[in-house]
Amino acid sequence: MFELDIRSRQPIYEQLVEKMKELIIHEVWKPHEQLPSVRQLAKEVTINPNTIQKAYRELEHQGYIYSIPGKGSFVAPQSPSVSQEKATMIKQQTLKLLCEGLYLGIAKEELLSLVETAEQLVKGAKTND
Amino acid sequence: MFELDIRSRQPIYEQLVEKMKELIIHEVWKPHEQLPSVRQLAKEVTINPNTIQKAYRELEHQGYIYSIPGKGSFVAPQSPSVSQEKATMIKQQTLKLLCEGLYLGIAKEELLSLVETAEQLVKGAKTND
DNA sequence: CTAACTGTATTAGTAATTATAGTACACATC
DNA sequence: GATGTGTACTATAATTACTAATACAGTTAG
Repeated sequence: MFELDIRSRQPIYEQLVEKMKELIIHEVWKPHEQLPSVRQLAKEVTINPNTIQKAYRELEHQGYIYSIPGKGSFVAPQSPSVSQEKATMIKQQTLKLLCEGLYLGIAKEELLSLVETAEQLVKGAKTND
Repeated sequence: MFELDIRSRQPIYEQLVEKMKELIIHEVWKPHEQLPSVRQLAKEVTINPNTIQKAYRELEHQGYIYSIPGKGSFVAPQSPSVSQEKATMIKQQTLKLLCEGLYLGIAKEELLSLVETAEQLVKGAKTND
């Protein structure tokens, strides 16, 4: 299910967080969909359940999933309150990257078109219901 | 010259890299301008010279400065060859962030305006010659 | 050449992180 | 009650990251 690089300097749990976030953002995993259990996923990728749980804990902390003891972990719907904080962070980081890109000589138009691409990627997923 | 947070979980050298990159990107430091020496800067911020050098090494690796043993370290001019690789990386990262932003509910128009803001920040610096 | 400055390399020690293992607890479902 | 779920806790080994101290080599000015 996931391709993990054990010998990467990037921790396994971080790789998991990134890949799962993408699946959620692009709505491959829909809101309220149940994720594999920590033990089941640990078996599949043959790593320790604690590592999975660390990834889930991080995803829950970032607001991308929610967990119910005894039941399982599920994709979180978008809650505007949490999103606003994150949105501010995202905008700050994006602005920084955009400045760097412009400095490196990327055309303004190219950066504008990135927004269009992103929109299609995200919206495209949503229309595939 | 720099405000560093010693007790931050973000390493000192990373803080240095970020702040210096911003100075270069916004052209507070111009191409071929000499940077403070590792020892001099180490004295100013009262940290180990090696930490400064690690930051400089990273900046050089990223193509933002160049160093000449015995002479000093200087702001690198933009070399299209190196920039192209970095541009690709920047675009990938930006696209990722944009998708995340859209998913969180940030309006497309708001993201587009970020590009304008970035342009003014970078161009604004350049016109201040 | 000497002295004082530059960047650089090596080594070492400490601290932080990471992944694993084992155990235990509480809740849900059948 | 048995099983599967998330969660918590401790412990430990291994690795990595970070900083520091020292030494080396090139440049420049006197």
